[in-house]
Amino acid sequence: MSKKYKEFKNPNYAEIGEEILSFWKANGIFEASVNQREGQPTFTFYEGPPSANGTPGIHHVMARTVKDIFCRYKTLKGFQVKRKGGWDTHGLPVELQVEKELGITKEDIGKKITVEEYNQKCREAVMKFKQQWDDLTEQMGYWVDLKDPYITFENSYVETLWFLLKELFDKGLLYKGYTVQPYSPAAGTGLSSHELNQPGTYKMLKDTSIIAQFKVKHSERSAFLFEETSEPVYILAWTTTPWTLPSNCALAVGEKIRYVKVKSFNPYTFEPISVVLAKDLVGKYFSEKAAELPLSDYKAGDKLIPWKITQEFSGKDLLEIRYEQLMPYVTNADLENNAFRVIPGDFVTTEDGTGIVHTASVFGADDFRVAKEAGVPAVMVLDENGKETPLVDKQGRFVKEVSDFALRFVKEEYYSDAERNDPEFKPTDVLIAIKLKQENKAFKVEKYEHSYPHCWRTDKPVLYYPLDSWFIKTTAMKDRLVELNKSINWKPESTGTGRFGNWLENLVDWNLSRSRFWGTPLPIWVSEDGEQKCIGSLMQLKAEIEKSVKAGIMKGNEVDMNHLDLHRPYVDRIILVSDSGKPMNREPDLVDVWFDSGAMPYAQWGLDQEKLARGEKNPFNADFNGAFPADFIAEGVDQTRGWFFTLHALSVMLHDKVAFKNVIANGLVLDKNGNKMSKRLGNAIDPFKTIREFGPDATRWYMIENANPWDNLKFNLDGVQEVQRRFFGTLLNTYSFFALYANLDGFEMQENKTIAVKDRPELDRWILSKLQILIKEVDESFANYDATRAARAIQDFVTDQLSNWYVRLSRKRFWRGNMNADKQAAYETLFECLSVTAQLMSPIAPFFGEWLYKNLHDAQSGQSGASLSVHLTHMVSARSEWIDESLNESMDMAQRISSLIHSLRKKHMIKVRQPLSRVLIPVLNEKTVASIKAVEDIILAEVNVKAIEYIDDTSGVLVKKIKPNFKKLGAQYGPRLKEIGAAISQFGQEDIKRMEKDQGYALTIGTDTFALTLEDVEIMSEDIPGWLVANDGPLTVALDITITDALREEGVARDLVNRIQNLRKDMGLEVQDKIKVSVARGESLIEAALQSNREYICRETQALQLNLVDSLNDGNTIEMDDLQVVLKIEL
RNA sequence: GGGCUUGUAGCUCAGGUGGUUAGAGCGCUACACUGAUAAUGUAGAGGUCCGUGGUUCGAGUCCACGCAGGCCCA
Repeated sequence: MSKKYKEFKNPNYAEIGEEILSFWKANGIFEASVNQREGQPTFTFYEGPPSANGTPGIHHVMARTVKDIFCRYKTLKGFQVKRKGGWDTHGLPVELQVEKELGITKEDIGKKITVEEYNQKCREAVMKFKQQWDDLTEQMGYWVDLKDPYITFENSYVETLWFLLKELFDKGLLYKGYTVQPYSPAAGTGLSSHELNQPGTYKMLKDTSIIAQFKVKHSERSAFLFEETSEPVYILAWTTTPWTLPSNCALAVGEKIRYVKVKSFNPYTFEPISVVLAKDLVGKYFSEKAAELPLSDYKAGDKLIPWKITQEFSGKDLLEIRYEQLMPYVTNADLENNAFRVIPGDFVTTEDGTGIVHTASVFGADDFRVAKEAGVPAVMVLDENGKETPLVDKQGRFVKEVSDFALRFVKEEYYSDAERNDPEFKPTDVLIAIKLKQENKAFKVEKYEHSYPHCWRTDKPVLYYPLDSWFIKTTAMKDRLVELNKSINWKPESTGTGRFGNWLENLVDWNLSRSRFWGTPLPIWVSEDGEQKCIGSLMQLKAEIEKSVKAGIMKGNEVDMNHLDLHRPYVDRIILVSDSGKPMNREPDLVDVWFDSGAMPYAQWGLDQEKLARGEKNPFNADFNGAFPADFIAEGVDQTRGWFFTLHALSVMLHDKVAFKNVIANGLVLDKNGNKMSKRLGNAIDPFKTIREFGPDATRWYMIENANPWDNLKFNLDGVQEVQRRFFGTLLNTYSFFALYANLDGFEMQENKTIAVKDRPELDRWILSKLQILIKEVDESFANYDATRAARAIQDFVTDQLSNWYVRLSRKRFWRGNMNADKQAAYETLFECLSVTAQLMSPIAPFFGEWLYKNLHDAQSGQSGASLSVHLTHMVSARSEWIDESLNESMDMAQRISSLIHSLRKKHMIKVRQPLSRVLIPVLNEKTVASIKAVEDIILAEVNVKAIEYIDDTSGVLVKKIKPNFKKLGAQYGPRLKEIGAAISQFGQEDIKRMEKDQGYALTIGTDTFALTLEDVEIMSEDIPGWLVANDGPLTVALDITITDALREEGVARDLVNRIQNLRKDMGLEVQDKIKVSVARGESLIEAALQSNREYICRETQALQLNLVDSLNDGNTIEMDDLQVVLKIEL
């Protein structure tokens, strides 16, 4: 005896989730899904480590669903898919959180709290929400190994990072340079962008602004500016930081901006000049009133200075023009050769200034970038150690080489209030302005008020200043990075070619330095005169410490050699000895946290000390082999320049390989209105609540089905609900239907004793054919990392084909009579469909898929060969021999014809229960007839009609329609198509007939004749005169709505059946209960209907007796349209 | 300002290589069905396919320029 299929009255999806979860746990299904594939080909997945110092949000469910789907799919396909989890633990967010908790600022570190204590706090804080993350992982069904995760702060992880850094160092890919960063001379420290974004740092400041005149040198390039010009030509550039003018090294112009040369006079020296500036800005500096004044009338000191535009050109024409250094305090051969020229600047606008930007590469971030791109050297001097330094020192004063202003602070705010209040005091900017005016180098000087960043510590203005930084020379490997990226399969493709590809093309070196406390320390020690040592392992560090102790530099008790923590402050206490015997201190910076995560393919395994000692090339623990590179990774698109880049960069630089072969960059999860979710705005969706309410499957399914993962998702709980109702509800109903009747009939699926598919009815063969097509499509979609297409295909199959067509039309087969071949075929077919659906959906909806699979297979006795879990199965492959294209076409036709007939019934207000005698279907070829005949029974049953009659051409009653085949005609006749199309549309029935008879038509338009063939047009039947017809493309259907007495009686009988069934249901009878029906005499039509359809009524209602009686006292009165009847049902 | 991306019905989305009546689901309205019933069927209303130009016999689809939203960067 078979076991029962579980039946459910009100299933709760969240409970299904919990039930399956405990099943997985109890049986170790996840572990088994990995272990059972031991020895099979591996599929490598890298988990991008989340940071557990914040709570997980709904977007994490999205990202992790994507990851989970493909790991589960590949497992189904027979691969072994290990998924090592990980935690990202270093970085600024952790520091900020700790500072907030302790109520301290960075300033306090080392004062109120030691670095040691601070870092200890960070270590604790970073795992603060680990439990929530673990809960989410479990509840959403994300399978990842959290028992043995990699943790980026662990010594073995950091040690591996050091090893990799040393590799880069040894390859010459790690170097010290500088970047231009916000710097506070008053505080003597650089400021992070985070610090700069603190409220209140930007304040209005009144600065002296100068438009300086840069004198153009004569050359071939500049010759055009001197045609018909004898006076000197100057380029005008504006600055609000005059103190940077001695450091000017280039002028930047917009290549597309229009510029003009204006002939006029200097307002301070009154000398005749010609100046170059953006055309749009001429009005700003030259008075409209003076435009008409003749230049020759000008006298020194005139208020109105005449001017005249003498030339116009684009920025491109100005490029490479050289000019005389404006304030030549410092120069050298390199500068003379490569600086003081016009370069392109993408940031140049004509909003203010002159449309030409003064560039001092060491004092501006944009300046630094464009100067570097154009190969312009910086204006620097050598300090006492022979090191290059800028013209402003770290205190914010000019160096002695800037003789006129030596040791003057560049910003007046750096002077004390007392000094500034001295009536004789003049800010440096003003002194510079005076000097330039005198030298005929200033065109305009004025006060300018603008927003300027201030140091939050000292409240003094910041400078943009070159600060030491360590870099990875990614530019050296740019070509390989670009080249190897082309072999990565990006989803979506555009992120790979566009966002990522373009970024690689415009790569700059990777700035590795971070001035922080909690992170991976830079393992580089430097002596005062620049000797460097990079440490690549704990082993090496210990050896170096011993050396240092021996040399008497370290005492040996500074650090605990047995438990050497590689974080600050411990590593800072280590002072090594250089080859020449000098003490070396560690470079104080930490490395960018992105290095941590980008190195996870190696660092997650840690170093194998023996391999390391032997000097092996990849001395990582053994698991590294076979787990590099990754087959698949997935993260948010915001990781493009983050994790995706660091993974790629390190892999290419260290191994000349890609780090991952396939990648999905998913989009953002927004709220339902398309706004970013944020806790502050209160529009964030709680993932736990969502899962509790709708279950994990509906949540996952919705996210995948609704839009491609790489598009932004407008997350709407109504949508989740819809998915739950429409898809899961329908699937559940279908299963419930199956379980109900299978249990009644004691059906058991016996895989080896099934009815051959070829012997099953059309409907079964059709749905199985559809199922095979579904398998193919789903498999292909998953293989192409397109889960959305897979989900939509499964959903369409379940709701449209399986439920709304197959089950609906098959219902009678299940509920009538005893077990027979047809019934068994129906059960077997539906079982197969449900079972396969369970498997196909399981990567996306792992709980429900499991639940469905188990419900189906748990009822099988013993030897079924079914797995304990759907996640341990191998994915079915499509059986092409079950695919029947012509049957698919037939059924498609059946669905369309049925729909047309329903529509006609509706128009004539004839309900489906009323049988009709026939439909007419015009057919123009035999193939269509055969196609419809194959599914004739299905159509007739569905629409309650007795017969289909096929009207072919020979009847002569068909009215036809002709349509030009635009595609074919367009290709052939091009411009004449319009006329030809119009002419064809004018064809009458005679023309169509003639064309069919002659297999063509000679169409004459004007004097031209076109030989049309039958392929140039589409001919279809449109109407049968005298009938009411409905059309759907080439299909036409006419319905005979004559209702004979017999049909009327049958209709009444059906109504009666329906009412009796309702009564049965109201009485709470079971499906299989037999009844006795008594009907009171009354309407003659009902009596007649009863007599002529007695057998039918009994069969349908499970009635053993059906009696007409004279009167019923305790019967039920029933209305059927305009008829009334009294009847009674007894057991 | 730059790179990428999105824009089709009230909402969420489909619409290979251009082909003349632009589709689906939800929602809305009406009707039907009632042993899958917190289902289901049929019909209806609802579109300047973001705009403007261009290529073409023909553009939702291709090109250019804009507009609006999003992400990343500066």
